[in-house]
Amino acid sequence: MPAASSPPRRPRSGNRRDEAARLAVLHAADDLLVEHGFGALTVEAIARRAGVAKQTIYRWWPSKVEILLDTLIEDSNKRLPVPTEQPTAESIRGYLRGFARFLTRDTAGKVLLALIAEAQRDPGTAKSFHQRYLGPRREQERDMLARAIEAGEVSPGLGPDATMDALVGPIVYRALTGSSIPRGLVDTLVEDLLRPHKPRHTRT
Amino acid sequence: MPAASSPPRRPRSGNRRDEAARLAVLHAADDLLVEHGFGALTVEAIARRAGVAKQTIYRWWPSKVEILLDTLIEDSNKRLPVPTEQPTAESIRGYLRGFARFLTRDTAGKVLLALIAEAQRDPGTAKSFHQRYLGPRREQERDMLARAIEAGEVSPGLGPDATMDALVGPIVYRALTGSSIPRGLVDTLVEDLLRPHKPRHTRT
Amino acid sequence: MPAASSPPRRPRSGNRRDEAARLAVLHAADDLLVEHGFGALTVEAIARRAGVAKQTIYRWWPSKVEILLDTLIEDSNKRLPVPTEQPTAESIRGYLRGFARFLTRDTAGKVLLALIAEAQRDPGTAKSFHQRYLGPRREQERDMLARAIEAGEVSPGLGPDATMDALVGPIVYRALTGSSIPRGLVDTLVEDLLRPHKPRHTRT
Amino acid sequence: MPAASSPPRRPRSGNRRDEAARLAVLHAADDLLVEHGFGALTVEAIARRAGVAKQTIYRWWPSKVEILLDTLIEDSNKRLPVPTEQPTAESIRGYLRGFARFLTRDTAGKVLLALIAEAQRDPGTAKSFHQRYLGPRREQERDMLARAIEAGEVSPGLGPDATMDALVGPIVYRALTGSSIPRGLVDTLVEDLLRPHKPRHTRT
DNA sequence: CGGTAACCGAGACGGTACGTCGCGTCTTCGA
DNA sequence: TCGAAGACGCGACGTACCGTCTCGGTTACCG
Repeated sequence: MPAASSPPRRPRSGNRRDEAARLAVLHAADDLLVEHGFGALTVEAIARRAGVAKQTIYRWWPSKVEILLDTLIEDSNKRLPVPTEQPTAESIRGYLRGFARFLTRDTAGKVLLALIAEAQRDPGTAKSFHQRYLGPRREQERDMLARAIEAGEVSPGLGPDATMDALVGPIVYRALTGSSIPRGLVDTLVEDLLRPHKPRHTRT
Repeated sequence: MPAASSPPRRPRSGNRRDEAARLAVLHAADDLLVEHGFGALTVEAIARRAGVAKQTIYRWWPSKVEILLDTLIEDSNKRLPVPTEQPTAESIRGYLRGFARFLTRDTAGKVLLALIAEAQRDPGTAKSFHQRYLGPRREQERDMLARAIEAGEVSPGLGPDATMDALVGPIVYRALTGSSIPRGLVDTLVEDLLRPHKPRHTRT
Repeated sequence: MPAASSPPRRPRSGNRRDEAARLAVLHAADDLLVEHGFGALTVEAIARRAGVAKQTIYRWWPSKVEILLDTLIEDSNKRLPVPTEQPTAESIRGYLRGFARFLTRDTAGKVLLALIAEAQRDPGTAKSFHQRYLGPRREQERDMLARAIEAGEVSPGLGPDATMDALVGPIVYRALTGSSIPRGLVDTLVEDLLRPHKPRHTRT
Repeated sequence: MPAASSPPRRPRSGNRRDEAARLAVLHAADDLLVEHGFGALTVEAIARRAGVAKQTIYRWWPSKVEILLDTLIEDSNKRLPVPTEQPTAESIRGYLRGFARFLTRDTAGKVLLALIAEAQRDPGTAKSFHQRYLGPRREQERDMLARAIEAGEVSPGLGPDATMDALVGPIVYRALTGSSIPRGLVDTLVEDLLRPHKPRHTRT
């Protein structure tokens, strides 16, 4: 009786894109980044870990950066949504605290930091990162801020982009330099930058 | 006087370290970073450009990161000294404006950004970067801030480190994301974060 | 039919070992050895000459010695077969003359000399050289000798291995020391060592 | 009074060649060859082992081959002199047995094998090896043989060079291929090649 | 008897080759 | 038509020795 035991391989996809392979790649990339750092994140390692051929990766993603962008976009929409209800000073503070937590605790936060870093090395990465992540998200943040101002909840002394950068910058910077982000930092930023009591010089 | 000019080979070093080679390496690294980005910054390219053997680089620097750190430390001490005279709110603003200019205009600024990025990929880089650059510089900045507070020049709502990060973070963040740094941003940061008029909750 | 001729790149191998690359490496190694000597036979030079990546060489051969062994085995089976028909004193003399010609005229002879030499430098080479070349060939030679003795064609005063070494040794030694190999040498060796007319002391 | 102990360094030579250094180099080369094989015999290793600067080696020897030649010439004159008394068949057999022992047991034998090998890689080595070692020694051997013939002690069927090669070749060949050299081999070679009883065809 | 010439140890230097790793492209084969 | 597998050309990695070159210090000879 021949047909003893064939290796228990998962059913291959055939004609259509293999969703299991796609997820395996995304998770493998994520895991490797967290476990061994960006330096060890090679396409070959991802393929090995995901049990997938290198070509399968190159077929669907132009570079490993795009893999990370996929996971980052998915995760940060899911776990760090920009408040869309009528925003208050309080909800903005909440968003920033969430952002701080995201950067320091969530694995997706590492991905964001890695992409900021990678954007410094390669112009292509920078462009893609802006178009697919930073730009859209900033759009939403700008909207949040604009509506809060309109409602009289906050009155920043700077234009919307500069204000967001002034709020987000310190948080990102501490994450990049490996420092923790104390609660008081976020509170004070919000307090000082969103509720000033005297007129300002310029707007940017 | 028989033979006028012998072949103009530069005198080799002999037993001692060759200062000309050291400088050639530092400049080559700098130039390549600015011209082609960190991605193209290979040890072999540096050696080629500097007209130096690869081994000469490895003899003196454990990695290309240390080369960049050498140039960064030298350049930023020279071109962006932390104010040591009795500091005023004004001199702090000047320092931050200088920092913004350094990051966006000076080639050494690119080096700083590249090192921040590289520190995300490799823990060893991160450690060295902190010990040799971030730590010492922060020390000086803390001192500057402390003396300004003591003199009643400024009264930040946060502890010294958090305050510095709140000031520096936005500038770095905009540089990392490729934005320009408007004058008003620095002014407003100084105004809002260093001269608050009411008591704060926490200090960090 | 729009575009006539696309760039004439040779079709790459895909999944299977590239036979063209294998041959290119073997020939390149052979050519370089003959043209510039073993000293100039570096893996990089072979790769360059063969138009092949270094890694392709290391993928299939553990060292350049194994490349040479491959060519040597192939060539000496082809151009210097050990007589397998019922051997006579005459055919043995013919084999030895062929061997002398092989060593001095054939490029593969240079390979053999180079491998004998290299075996002195590195024990690994020595082992491989014995197992893959010297051993099997000696096996055949022993067989040839045994059957000639059995047939009463020759009656050497030594055991088979020692006899073969006594015949082959002078030829190899002259090749190693760069002397020519006169016809009379081979004849006399055969005459004196294979047809002695009185009893001998020992056998080895 | 403190003046503890200055390092007990051996007195340096000053103006004249340092005999101690010369010997240290020769012995270091010999030892390294025997211990780790020719492959590990680098000039740097010799210098290290001999406690000598590299330049001191290059000042006195054009290459490491010449170092080995120095030791080989000295040792083989001392431990394997060519018989100069009126030679007999017996004394020639003794010389060949001594040669076999020299090749397999004496460290200088390894040096000889290494030089034969190295001569295959580099023409310069070959030339030097012939001029300084093989040539002179063969001269003496030829002389030994000629006088033995003249005295009617032996009557080889070949010319002097070919005869010597026929005697020495098998011994060298077995040493090169890592075989032992049985007593019977030497005896039979002498018997068959030096005392033939019928006329020969050619002389070389 | 002081100057100088040749030595020696040490070790930096410009090179070449080593054997390894990952890149992104390619081809084969099976589902 | 896709996916697993994996060979391929390429180029950088960090290391080992090569042979050349000062350097600073030590005699021994010579003027």
